[in-house]
Amino acid sequence: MEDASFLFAGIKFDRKKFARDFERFKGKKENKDLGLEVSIVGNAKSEQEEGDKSSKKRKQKGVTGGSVEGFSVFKSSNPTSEIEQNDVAEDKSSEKKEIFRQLEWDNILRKKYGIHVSGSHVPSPLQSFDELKTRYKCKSYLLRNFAELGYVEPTPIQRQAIPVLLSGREVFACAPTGSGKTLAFVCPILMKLKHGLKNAIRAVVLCPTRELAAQTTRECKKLAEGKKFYIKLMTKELARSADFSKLRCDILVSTPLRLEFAILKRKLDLSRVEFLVLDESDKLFELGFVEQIDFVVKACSNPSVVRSLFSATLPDTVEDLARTLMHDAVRIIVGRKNTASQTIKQKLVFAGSEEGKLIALRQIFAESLDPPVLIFVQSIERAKELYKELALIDIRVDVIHSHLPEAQRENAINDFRAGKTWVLIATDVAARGLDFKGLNCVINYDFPESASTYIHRIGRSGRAGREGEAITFYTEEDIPYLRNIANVMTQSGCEVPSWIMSMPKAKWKKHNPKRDSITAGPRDDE
DNA sequence: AAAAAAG
Repeated sequence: MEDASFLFAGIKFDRKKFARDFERFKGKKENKDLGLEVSIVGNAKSEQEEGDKSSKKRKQKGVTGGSVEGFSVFKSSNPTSEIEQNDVAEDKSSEKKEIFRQLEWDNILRKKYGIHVSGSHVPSPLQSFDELKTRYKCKSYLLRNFAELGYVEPTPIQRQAIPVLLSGREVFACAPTGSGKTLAFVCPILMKLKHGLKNAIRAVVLCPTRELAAQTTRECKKLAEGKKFYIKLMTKELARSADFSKLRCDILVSTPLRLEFAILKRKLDLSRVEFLVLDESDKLFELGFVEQIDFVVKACSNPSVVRSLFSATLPDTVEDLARTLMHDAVRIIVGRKNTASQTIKQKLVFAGSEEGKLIALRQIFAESLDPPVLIFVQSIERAKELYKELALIDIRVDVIHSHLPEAQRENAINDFRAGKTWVLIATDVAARGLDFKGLNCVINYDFPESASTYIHRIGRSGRAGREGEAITFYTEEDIPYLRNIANVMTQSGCEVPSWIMSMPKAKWKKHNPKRDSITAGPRDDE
């Protein structure tokens, strides 16, 4: 058990903030302290129970060996990681009391930040970054880097995920777009890897697109500034021609296929990997990716590897899958599952037809162009088409999709970030993870295929607590699918016309219609 | 039934 002084210091320190939380504990009229005590005890208990239940469930599944196709490896079990906290049951009643108080305090913090956890013995959330030093002996360079990069207070996902990963537990986490998930998994990696100690790759981060992998690498390097960590992005050249037996690399960031290629053809050895992160994990579990992921997971054969899944959307299917695969994992949900960032103003615009979309777009540009603006379309063809169309106007516009050469993709992103491009047209290649500072507006020119696509697309704006705006065009054929998006909107506090909400619930289906050409006039048929 | 990921 760590110093109890932190515990009490914390409680004293936050008395004022308490008052706000206190209001949330409804129906407590009497003596404040007493009321607080009672309600929290109840809370702590229920959370414990939930943890026990889910661990039982896990065990049962493990026994029956619920096989999931394509996931042979995940089933190989980890040795149980030692529990750092809450489990030092020495028979002194005063220590028991302290532990109990700690549990209460943990739950107060979680409630305050909208953190929901399940799993047994979940480590306490952080109160501040400084606590990394007092509680986990974090080196000062890291805290210095945090400060220099402007990270003052940990975000909810960082508060909970960092201690859990530091304690060696596996994690699957769901937290809103732009809420600092990258730092949440990079920080514990940097803290746990003793730099230069071993000549082997000891952390692998997988991302669904190259641009995201590049961004994550950059972020990682910034956070490691001043320490001799070898952080590498799996580039085309590296995958093709590196001598991996000699390459110095502590942390490797890659897209799945390139990594698979390097393992197969270049004898890349991942047997000493200690941390494996699947960023945008629900995307990585999609058909086509999942086989590659399975291959990489197998290659990380160290039995004590700590796997973690991060995303802003966590469909039940993926969650079920994850539950069967991960061992003694802690599930962390920030806010409500599968919701959009609260800071984005979301609007729906009826555009009627393809022609109507173009008119609506021109109107937005003429009336209130507030660059930079990111525009999503459904397909590569349509991206090209819309690019041609907008290139005619006097606006700095560019386009990105996967059929462009890598360098051109990179440039498109860089120019957009640098403000050289005002309007970027994109396929869903740019829908996930990318952090465009100061992006004001996302326009869904084509209706998103699913609620999760919608959440990720609009999540390119409104990051790190800033405001954002999202406009979604829809046509007649999109109407049956409107409700999926409208639900997301209402859940994040945006107003939706009541006729949409009273529409019948559409059955879950991906919406990917054949659309008329962007420049098509009104339809002749019908 | 599109996009992404090796070339």
